[in-house]
Amino acid sequence: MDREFFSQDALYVAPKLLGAKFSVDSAVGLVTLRITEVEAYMGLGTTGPYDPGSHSKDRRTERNASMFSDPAHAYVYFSYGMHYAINFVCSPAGSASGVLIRAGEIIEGRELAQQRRLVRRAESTGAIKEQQLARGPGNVAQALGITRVEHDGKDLFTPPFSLQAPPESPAQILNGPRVGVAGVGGGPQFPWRFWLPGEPTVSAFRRGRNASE
DNA sequence: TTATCGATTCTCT
DNA sequence: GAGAATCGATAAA
Repeated sequence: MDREFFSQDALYVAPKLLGAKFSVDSAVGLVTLRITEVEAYMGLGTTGPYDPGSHSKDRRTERNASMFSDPAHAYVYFSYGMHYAINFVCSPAGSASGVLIRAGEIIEGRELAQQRRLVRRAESTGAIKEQQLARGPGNVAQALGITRVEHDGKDLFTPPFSLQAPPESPAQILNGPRVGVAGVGGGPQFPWRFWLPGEPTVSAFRRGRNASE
């Protein structure tokens, strides 16, 4: 798994990221995530069909600029007024596609991830279950300490990031409609969510608002 | 166990 | 000014 790998489109890259290890270092310590759930988003200049769910479906804007930059970089965006989410940028520079990291298992730096999660839960008592530390895109970013200012546009193979290929290819990969995507982009025409079966860290299936179409 | 709904701020039209 | 690639609490079954 190297820079070259990410010059493919997100649809090709996404399932191959399952089981990969992604680390983020910081002043307070290192957290490593084993990826168990991802989603592919295609965009301008890629080989895929028009993707109505993608931030880069129509044009380059200030927000999605890093999706159009070199592959193997991070695209961090802010969502719903309270969450960050991180994508791995795919496709050659000038074209845009990305893989949203939806969930994973924290295999290093559990305590730090735990602390970061608890900060936001003002009145929560007790620890967060291990399998829930990085379940959902917002929580992944939270556990890894990802922010737009610090990490958007950064190279995935250069500190504070590091990325390792899966030790072995997974026995089975499942796929289905994307979660939380409005309109047809969240429907069965775009079964671009990929996950590892039997992983407790993968979020239970939740229908998108208009996923029934 | 599964579904519904409120919170909260950024980006683009 | 609308709506969003969401989360977590609470309600219902």
